[in-house]
Amino acid sequence: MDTIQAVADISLFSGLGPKELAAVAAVAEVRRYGRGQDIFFSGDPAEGFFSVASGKVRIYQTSLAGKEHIIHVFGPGEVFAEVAVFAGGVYPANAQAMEEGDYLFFPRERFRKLLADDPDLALTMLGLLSIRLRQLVRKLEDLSLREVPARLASHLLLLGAQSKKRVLPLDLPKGQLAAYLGTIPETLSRVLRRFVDEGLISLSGSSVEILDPARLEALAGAPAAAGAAFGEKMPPAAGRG
Amino acid sequence: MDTIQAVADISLFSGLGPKELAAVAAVAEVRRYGRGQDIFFSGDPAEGFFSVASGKVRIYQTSLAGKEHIIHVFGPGEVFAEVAVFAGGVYPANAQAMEEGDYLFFPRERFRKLLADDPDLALTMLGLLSIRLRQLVRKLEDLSLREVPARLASHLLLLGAQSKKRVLPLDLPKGQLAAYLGTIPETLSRVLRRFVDEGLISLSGSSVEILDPARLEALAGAPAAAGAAFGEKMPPAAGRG
DNA sequence: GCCGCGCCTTGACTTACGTCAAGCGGCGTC
DNA sequence: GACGCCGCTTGACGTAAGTCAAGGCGCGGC
Repeated sequence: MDTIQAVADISLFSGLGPKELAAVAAVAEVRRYGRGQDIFFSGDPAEGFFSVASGKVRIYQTSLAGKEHIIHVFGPGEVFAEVAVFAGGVYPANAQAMEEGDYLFFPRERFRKLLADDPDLALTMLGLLSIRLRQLVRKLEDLSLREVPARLASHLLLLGAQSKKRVLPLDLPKGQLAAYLGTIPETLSRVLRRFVDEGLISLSGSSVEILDPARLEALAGAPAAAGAAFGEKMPPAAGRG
Repeated sequence: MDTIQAVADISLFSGLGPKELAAVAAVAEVRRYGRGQDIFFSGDPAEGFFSVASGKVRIYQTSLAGKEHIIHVFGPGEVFAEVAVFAGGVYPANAQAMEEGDYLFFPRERFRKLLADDPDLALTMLGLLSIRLRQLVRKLEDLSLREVPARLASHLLLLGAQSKKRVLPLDLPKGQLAAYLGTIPETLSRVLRRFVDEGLISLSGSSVEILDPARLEALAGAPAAAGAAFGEKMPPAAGRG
């Protein structure tokens, strides 16, 4: 596990020179988490943020009744919980490793010192937080104003837009996808079934094929969702210049 | 309308010296909006951000069917749409003046230049965006995992916590409050009625009195919501040091 | 002081979606 | 290759909350 390389692979830090990368790597701690292992819980003191070197992590909330809602899924090269650096307090959600892998932890105070010395980095972080805000606003709109079929349609179209292939592997197991879309497995299953019956998609295991993009878009009722569950990257230009 | 004074009254800029304040004021444009007047629409190019000098603004989204969801309400001293500065693109929601008043507009490019010269200001903005993110995460949790009575209970408790008085004037007309809680006036009305019938609150016009905080808290099912519809301020320390 | 208009309330009804409970099926284990 | 497990599907049902449609009430205008 080469920490410097791991830090260099983080898109947030893609604008940094070798010296700055080394400084960032110097404050990072490598942590290994197994599949299903908890990284932090809602209510834990927010002592720093993380990045994914390898593996996959989900950020989620639970109701008292035990229902889960996945806010975000992050993969290699992405950072999460970066709000901890600036807001302190406690984490407002849980983080759990979905796959075994290496994760980096950046303690907030030490990272803050780096920021103070690198105004460019601060601007890049502003860009990152801005993107996150946009995504959340979008998710809010989805949850409060659109129904499950519309959300699912958007999500499928987004998967389609991200891939060249006709057959799209779902980025998450269906149960998790349900939680990401703000619903439950039973409902997702039924809606997917309906889409198949109506000839919008075909479904085989955990892969979908979009058969009728036009009708799917009509159903989505919106230009197509921003921010996949997994894999969206920082545009290198954001927050710079 | 003294622009410098208006800028000095913005809590985001409370850490600035006279010289910096003057520089910020120099890029600001004063705009007057009447009650109900639109400031921008979702989809408009995000060319800058705003502050409220006097008046009140709501940030909201609409469904195709015309249903509205209020994300935020801002009053004097607060800024909104600041994401525009760092993310560009288009506004993801609508802004509308709820009261006649003076609003300042800060064009993104000009403001960015100021930021480049003032690393402290960049850190303060990081703090502000972080607070916004926390609020949105909270709202997401509310919408996806909690029911209307729980959300309302949280909101009432929050109002109570913010005021010394026993009788709390609602911060928004009931119809708007419904949209803020992610529901509709009919449902809000019924739930309020139920609270009154069960002796949790008493209601007179647009003022509530909390009669049974303990049961209300149990109903809220959570430690009590962060971020009122209106009036939360930047902690001066956030993002500094 | 009366009228008219918005805002709010109330009631009857509909519906999307969650709950509960079986059963199926693919997959890894031994 | 059979077993057991977990994730998914399916059906029957319950319910929170939205829709539709009348009123009522407070408030400002004249």
